[in-house]
Amino acid sequence: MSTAIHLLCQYLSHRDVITGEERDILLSLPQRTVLFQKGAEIVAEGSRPDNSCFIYSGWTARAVHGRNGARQLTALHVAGDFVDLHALVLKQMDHSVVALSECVAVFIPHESLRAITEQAPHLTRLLWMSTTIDAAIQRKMTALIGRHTPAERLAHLMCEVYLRLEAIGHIKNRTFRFPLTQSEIADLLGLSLVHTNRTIRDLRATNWIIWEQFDVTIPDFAKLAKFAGFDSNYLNLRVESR
Amino acid sequence: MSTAIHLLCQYLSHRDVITGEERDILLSLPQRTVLFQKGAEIVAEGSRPDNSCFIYSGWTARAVHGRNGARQLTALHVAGDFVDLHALVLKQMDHSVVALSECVAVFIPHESLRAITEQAPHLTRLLWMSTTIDAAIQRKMTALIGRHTPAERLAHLMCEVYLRLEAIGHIKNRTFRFPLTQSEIADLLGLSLVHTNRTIRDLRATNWIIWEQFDVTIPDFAKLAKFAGFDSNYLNLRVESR
DNA sequence: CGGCAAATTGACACATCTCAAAGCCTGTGG
DNA sequence: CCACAGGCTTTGAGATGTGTCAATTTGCCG
Repeated sequence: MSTAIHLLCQYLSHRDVITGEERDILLSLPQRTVLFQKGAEIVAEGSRPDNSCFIYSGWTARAVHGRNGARQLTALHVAGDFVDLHALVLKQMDHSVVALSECVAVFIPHESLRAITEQAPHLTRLLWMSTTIDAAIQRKMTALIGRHTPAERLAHLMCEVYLRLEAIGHIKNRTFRFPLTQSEIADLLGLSLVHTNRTIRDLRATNWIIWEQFDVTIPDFAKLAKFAGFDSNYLNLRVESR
Repeated sequence: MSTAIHLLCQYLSHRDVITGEERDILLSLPQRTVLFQKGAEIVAEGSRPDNSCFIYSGWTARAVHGRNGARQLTALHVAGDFVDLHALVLKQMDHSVVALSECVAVFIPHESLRAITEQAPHLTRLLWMSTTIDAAIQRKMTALIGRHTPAERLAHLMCEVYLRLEAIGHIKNRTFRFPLTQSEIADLLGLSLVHTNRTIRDLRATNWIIWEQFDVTIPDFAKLAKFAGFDSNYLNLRVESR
């Protein structure tokens, strides 16, 4: 019944062929499933985890806190993302992971992951890849916040989320559920709450995007992507030999 | 005479113990050394490298270009940094790497690096670590640009550069050479050239930092670090079992 | 129905960008 | 040795973007 692990397999399968043997290794991984309430801290900044977790359901983000109480969400994660896999080699967390909605996380002991690095080189490279894809997304985030207008940042984010959700089958009828508050979106885009609100209003007015409550529809992805300057390359949603 | 590889060993040795055997593996790696002029493109966006390179000397940065001609430098790299190691598992470059000064890069075939992943698990984890440290620095960059004042960004950058250079013995008498133009610093910090100039002027006025031409002195690191909110944790400059 | 969090709007202050010009270094050629 | 060109730095002034503060509205849940 480890359907949880299947999500991980799905993530990897979108990027490379995984063998039956590799699938078996993943399926036999010891796992501990934990439910978190919205707002809960899944992994604490400064901690030294001996597990890494991937998201089974719900929304999470990496959070860094400034001195003035401001916080920056440096990355957004959805089901199937191996959120703090880097802790396997980094040891200490330099940021926290928080639940933006009720969510289920699956914890895998580092011991078992290290065993994979000892015995399954190709699978190791795929796990490595998963952390470098996160890094690529992070790079994009840096460039967005540094050199793009608020509207472009937001539009770009929505394009990215759309494709990432599509990969896990969470898009129905060009529509997805996006349960973040505007305050959280502000922390993600490096904007103030008020300006985020106005940016959303403006983006709505363009009709590139329909956004009612927590349901977002992108009627014409190409149009929104063009406006946002979005190129999906960096998501590495392509099967390659890695 | 592969002193180049010793730089790489040094980078890793700052983070974990590497065995003689591992050192031998690294020393026996085939390598191609290339000299680049200031401004040259070392790795092109969109390319599919079959080599990855680390910097032997000089300064490089990852660059992303916007439509309007604006560019964002998403990361800065110094001697010993394995700049595009992630291409081993990511295949296609989502950004370019450019030379900010004359510099020497050492290219290692992916074939050989993949062999390491097949035969040397611990070394593999260390290479993996190198990419995740880059990611940690990238996260910090995102938070800086998103939620910190220009002066804090600049001060933080100088603290980071100081420690990274110290690790490779490039700090003499609390002083280091920092040959970036203000225009490049602007692209790195997500600021305009003019505002960067004023920010540098303000930071100079504090005397936390002495900056003449391309020589920077930090007389009291703790003071500057306090101002910048700098915590070196994320650089992972600590020997651990990984 | 009341209470609370989130969304929305207005007004204003201030940070940052853009445009434009001047000054300063460095290397080069006469 | 000087003059000049070109890139980089510095400064000013004004336009614009974005943040802050404060109040109102909306929607949800008990």
